[in-house]
Amino acid sequence: MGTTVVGTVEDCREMFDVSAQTPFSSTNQIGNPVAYKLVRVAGDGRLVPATDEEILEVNETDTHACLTFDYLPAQETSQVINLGLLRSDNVEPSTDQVSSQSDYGEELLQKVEQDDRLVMVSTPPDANIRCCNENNMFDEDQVHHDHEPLPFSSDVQKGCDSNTVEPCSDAASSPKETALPPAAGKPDFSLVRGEICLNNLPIKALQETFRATFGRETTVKDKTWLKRRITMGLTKSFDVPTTDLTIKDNKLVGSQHKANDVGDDVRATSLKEAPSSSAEDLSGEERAAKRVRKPTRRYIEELSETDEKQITDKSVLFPSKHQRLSEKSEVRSVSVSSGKRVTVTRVVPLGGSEVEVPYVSHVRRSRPRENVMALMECHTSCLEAKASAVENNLLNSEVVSPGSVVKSASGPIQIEFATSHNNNNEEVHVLTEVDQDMELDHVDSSGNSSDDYNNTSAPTMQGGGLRRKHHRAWTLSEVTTLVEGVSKYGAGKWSEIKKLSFSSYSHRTSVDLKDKWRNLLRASFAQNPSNSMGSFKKHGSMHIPMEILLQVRELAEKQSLVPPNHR
DNA sequence: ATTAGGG
DNA sequence: CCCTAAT
Repeated sequence: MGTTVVGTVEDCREMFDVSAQTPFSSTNQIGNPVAYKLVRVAGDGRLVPATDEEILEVNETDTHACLTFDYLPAQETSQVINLGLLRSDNVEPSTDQVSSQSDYGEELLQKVEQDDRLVMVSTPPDANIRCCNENNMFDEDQVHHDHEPLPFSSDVQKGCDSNTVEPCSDAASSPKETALPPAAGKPDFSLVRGEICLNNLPIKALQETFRATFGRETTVKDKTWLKRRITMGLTKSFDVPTTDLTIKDNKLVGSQHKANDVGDDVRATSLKEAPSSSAEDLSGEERAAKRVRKPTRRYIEELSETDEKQITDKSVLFPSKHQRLSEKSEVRSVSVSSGKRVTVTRVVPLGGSEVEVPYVSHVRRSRPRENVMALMECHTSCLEAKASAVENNLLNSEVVSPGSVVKSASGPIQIEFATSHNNNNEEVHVLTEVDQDMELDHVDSSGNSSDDYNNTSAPTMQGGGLRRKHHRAWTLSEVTTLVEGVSKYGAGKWSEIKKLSFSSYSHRTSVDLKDKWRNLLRASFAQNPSNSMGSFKKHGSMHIPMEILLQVRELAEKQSLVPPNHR
């Protein structure tokens, strides 16, 4: 079933080359951890995120990295290709690289639809991926800068300078439009130079500036935050006032605060304030800030799922690789410091919400979601994260003490392929911020042909119980499908129904089906649903058409009366 | 691995 | 929706 490949690579480029031809045969020697992103290339040439089966595993050993591809060819075939290869430098985990890679992957994913076959996409050797190494640290675009606009530490820069990763595979080329914003392309650093007064700029302009400053796009719409980030980036200071943001020559002007040296804990705090920010944004910079932060971080459930942790012992590797990794946990990047002190940092797709867990092994409940696209899920998680700014704040303050059991490891997060329909804020980056409701409606209306991925995150996790990781409203099409399924296979045959009728709905487990059916049943037998309910029931959930309810009732009666006695 | 139920 | 017990 699954093909597992374990290999080590010598160099990024080499890796690419190798993967291009013999993806799985790579058994080179390398001391660098590499992260692969699995995708499959659909028949139409588009890329689809790897499914659970198509798992990517990054394994590390003391001296070298082992890549483990564990995927199941599923129904079709396949070759798996790596979308992005991340290599981390000795010292610092290059977040930059990571994020860009991620972005790239995301984009590709965005354009994808359904699966066809797995293919391993290799990145052209000369792709802009900088495989860390002293010399080519800067790109032409960036070279002319006297000063580093980036808050990154120099070694980080050296270590990995990632920019745009252009897909070379045909698959990559196919996408109708480059949903990818020109972000990665060539940032207009001109903006960075000279004096900048951020105070009265519109959000859009701020985002532009952000891009110019950090070389990548941001989805954050919060003015204050943007200003702050930009300022921090330009001044290399983390102690930035929220007002008076005028920057000249990378110095903060007119503010009471002087640009302090890279603070320590301050940064963490400020960064976390990102509004509905995407972890993504944080990720880059946060990591850039390079620092061994304390276990302080916002813990998002998604994260917990995608467990990542910091290990300070070379001998310590990835304990339970298979499980977690197989799940949604996408290892976007793994970095290992070569020297004595080995720090493994996993960058979670969450976009930068890089979380370091002292040591909490999340016992992931094994809930097999046979769905597709683990990547997408990540994406979604991002969305969710954004969706709840408040939540984030809360989370920020929350500290997970080692040993404490985080009871959140559960639901996988799903994502919806959102075709960015908005040039404004919506981007196709890792942290695409999308109006979920809109998105949903959109998708739903389009029909059930494609998955309706609704995902709504409204966990109220202050009360103490962070429940309900995600709640996706059932769409009408799903309901009808369910009813159909029940009529065909009978209530209780959920796995069957799941398999046969819900193949297109990647989420919705058999349990979900069962639950939904139960609810439908209740609804169908409730008297006069429309009347009594309407008055005080939150109109949150859709009103199920009477017709369907009647159908449900019929089926229920029919089935209850005729147990499979004779057969 | 699936189901049924409770929460 | 999540979790668990029982199959």
